[in-house]
Amino acid sequence: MKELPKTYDPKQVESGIYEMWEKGGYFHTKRDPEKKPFTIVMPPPNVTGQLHMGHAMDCTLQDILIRFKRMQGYAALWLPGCDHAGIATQIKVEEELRKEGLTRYDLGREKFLERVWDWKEKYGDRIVRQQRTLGSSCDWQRHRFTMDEGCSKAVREVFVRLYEKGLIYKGSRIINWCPHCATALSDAEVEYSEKPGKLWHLRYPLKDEPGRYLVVATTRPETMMGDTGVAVNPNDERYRDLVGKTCILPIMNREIPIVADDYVEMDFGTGCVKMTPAHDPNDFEVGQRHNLEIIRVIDDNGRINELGGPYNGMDRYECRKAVVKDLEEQGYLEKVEDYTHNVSTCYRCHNDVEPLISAQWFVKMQPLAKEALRVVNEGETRFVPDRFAKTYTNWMENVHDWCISRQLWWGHQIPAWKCEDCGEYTVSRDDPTECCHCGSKHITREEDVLDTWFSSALWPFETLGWPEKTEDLDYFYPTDVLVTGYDIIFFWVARMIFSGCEQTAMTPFHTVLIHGLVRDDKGRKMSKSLGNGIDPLEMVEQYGADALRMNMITGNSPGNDMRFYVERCEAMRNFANKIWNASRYVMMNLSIDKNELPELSLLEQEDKWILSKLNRLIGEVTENMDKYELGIAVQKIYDFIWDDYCDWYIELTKARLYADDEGSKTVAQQVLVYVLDQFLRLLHPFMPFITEEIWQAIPHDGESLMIASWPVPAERLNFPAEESAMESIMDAIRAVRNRRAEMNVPPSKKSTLYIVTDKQDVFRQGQAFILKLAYADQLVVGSAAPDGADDMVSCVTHDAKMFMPMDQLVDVEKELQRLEKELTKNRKNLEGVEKKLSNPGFLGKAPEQVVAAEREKAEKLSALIQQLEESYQKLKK
RNA sequence: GGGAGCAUAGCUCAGCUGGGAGAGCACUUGCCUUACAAGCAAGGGGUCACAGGUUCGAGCCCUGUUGUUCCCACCA
Repeated sequence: MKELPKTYDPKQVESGIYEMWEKGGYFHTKRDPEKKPFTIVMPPPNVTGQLHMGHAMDCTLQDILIRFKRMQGYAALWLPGCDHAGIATQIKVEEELRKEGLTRYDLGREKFLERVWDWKEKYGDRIVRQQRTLGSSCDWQRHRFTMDEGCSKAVREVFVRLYEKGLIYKGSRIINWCPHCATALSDAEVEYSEKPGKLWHLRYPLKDEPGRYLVVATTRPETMMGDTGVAVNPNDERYRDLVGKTCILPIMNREIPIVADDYVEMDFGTGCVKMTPAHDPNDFEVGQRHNLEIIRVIDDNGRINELGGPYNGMDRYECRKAVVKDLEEQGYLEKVEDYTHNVSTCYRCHNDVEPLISAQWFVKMQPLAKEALRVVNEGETRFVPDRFAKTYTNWMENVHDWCISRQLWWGHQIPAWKCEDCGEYTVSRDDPTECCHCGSKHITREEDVLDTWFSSALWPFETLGWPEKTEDLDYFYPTDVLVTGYDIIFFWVARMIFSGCEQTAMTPFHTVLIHGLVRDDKGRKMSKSLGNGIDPLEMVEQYGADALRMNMITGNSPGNDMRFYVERCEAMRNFANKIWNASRYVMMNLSIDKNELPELSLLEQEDKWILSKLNRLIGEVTENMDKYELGIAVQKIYDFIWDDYCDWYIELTKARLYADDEGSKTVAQQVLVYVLDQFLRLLHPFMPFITEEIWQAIPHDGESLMIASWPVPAERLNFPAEESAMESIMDAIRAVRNRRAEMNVPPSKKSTLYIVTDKQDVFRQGQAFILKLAYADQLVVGSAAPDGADDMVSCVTHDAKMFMPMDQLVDVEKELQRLEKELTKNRKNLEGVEKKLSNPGFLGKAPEQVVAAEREKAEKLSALIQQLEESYQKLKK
């Protein structure tokens, strides 16, 4: 017998177990025509990133599903990968360069990209190593990177297809520009935050009426040099006579028209709005309607350009001060109000976004959104929990065209060549040498790269070989479940769905499992700036990967945020330890070398009880796993192991294992091992390491628990009668313990226990453990109260009444009150149920099963009431 | 402005189709009982936010109110 330590040490076993799995080749998923495929593609973490709690959550959920399906006999593929993460990575490398006193322009594009690839090589493996420590059972052989050859090919194919369909175009639009990152951003990449600001009221003099002026209100005076009009509401009496006239833009002394447009709210500010079409999306639209000139005064770095007159070269914030000062000095500033407004910021660097007009590439969303909405509305793709479908459709219905060009170097360069002669673009699958419109050889490729999400959007199929018709694609696609946080539904999930629909004519996954964010113990987002992040690896180091995984799913439900409590890791480590010790007990007492159940006729009552409970557990766990209710599933396993198996069954077997009856002893051992084996299987997806470690140590068939079969309930192991009989005994034992505690009887003090019941057989069978667990030294089971019952302490359960001779008498009043309360409650219940059962409407409408259930309920209730009544009457005497 | 979530024990949260108010942690008491003190046994503690409604019966369903968090839109 192997000597096992008293406490479980995850560090001792985890890495060895992972190595064993890897050597066994269990991570690699082969296409098997005999098996059904089950596929999950991993949301690719950023290549520069480190594992954080969000990843730990992602990983845990996916690994649980994959391990579950693998054990169920599916060809379960979990395909891992990394994202090149355009801006994020480029910024990191640029930061590194800055330390050397260089910028990316000093190196030039080619050299710079070499540096980024070096970076990728250096840090790309880090997150993979971290995922391994969590126990992720990914198919590492299929690991992909969003800029590897295959993905690049897929990106190019999609770009060309969309371009040829007219769904990609280049146009001058107001876009979100980050002056710090010096690139355009998509709408989804902009964050808004309330910031205190000012509302400046400026006087714009009228051209033809000297001395008269309009007052416009603005939060951004520094854009005034780009003003090309003033707008008022057409219904505004105050300004009706001014529409069509001209006013003078102060400082610039430019004449600008006054126009009427519904966009202007009469109640806000002064009712006059300055129009800056080059620097505000709404102004741009108004400008389009009224043919206003577009004058761009802020450049790509957030500085005022030469069209900004005296402010040329100033930073935009510096310019604001200068403009306000000048206006004030020249008498154009009417007043300044405090004003809190939403400021748009870059989701990467959090600097203020500058809306400006710029030529960018866009994807036309309307035609794509239609199918993407249909598949969700018709349930081809289902969100879990389903409320996120609403979030999704709401966004998709109002989606704007997607700005896909980024002024970066790191990413997929846009495959479009501009002709210097005719100005048209050539877009093709192979690099062109001449313009496809005029044949000119003077063509140059677009500098810009694609939004990082453009390649992520193709992830579910590009990773399986698309656009080639590969066998993998044929077998594993469409994938099954996508697991991710709700924070990237728009960024990613939505784009994968419309891309999948458009390119492969099917939705890329049938289920989207959404989880919440992991917050700190005060409910704040974990972030670097707050310094409140908890490193998952530290938790693994301290409590083990199994404990961390358990922490991610217990006590929280799909889609809801969770707070991270170190204490819960501790509790889960304790649970691991509990299992460890339970198996130690089993192994220490083991004299069999095979895991097989004995003849059912040899089973004793408690054996049947635990097997029957296990049977039900298997059904319930499987059912909840199928519904993605992992938290509920694992809670049931936890309760079964700790409460039923450890606290009761193991205790009950002690009497047999230490007694001389070899037959009964062997049966107990067999059942102990069998149940242990079965719940290790159920628990394996959640706690893969410890379950494998123990499983290897008990008699087993097969190489690894990882590829062992998932349990299924066995009809022959249902013992409802024995189960309920056992519950009666447990009830009785609890009641006795309870009463003894109430009376402060020490465990050392034992006594004769009289049980009065009509289920005498049950209690006679359970004698041994009633004696032990109820601290009795003698047991008398009968149908009538014992002599001298009046002087004994009694307690009542559903099936029995017990008497214990004790020094003190029970508090009869209290007991009667309790019984009375119980009786009225149950009587009321019964009344209700009976009324329902006598209602013809209910009988006519309700399905048969429901009616049957109600009948059963009524029977149970009346039986219970009868028992209570008897106890009550007896006690009253 | 539009939408969604949450409100249950001291703390963090489960509670799936309406009938028992629960878990972990914390707390109290007693136990080193031959797997486990990271444990065992027992215990205290809740008007299930508030107000109505449906029902024999509501934490759960409906309506409204309050508080709170988040997402979307972005009126200068």
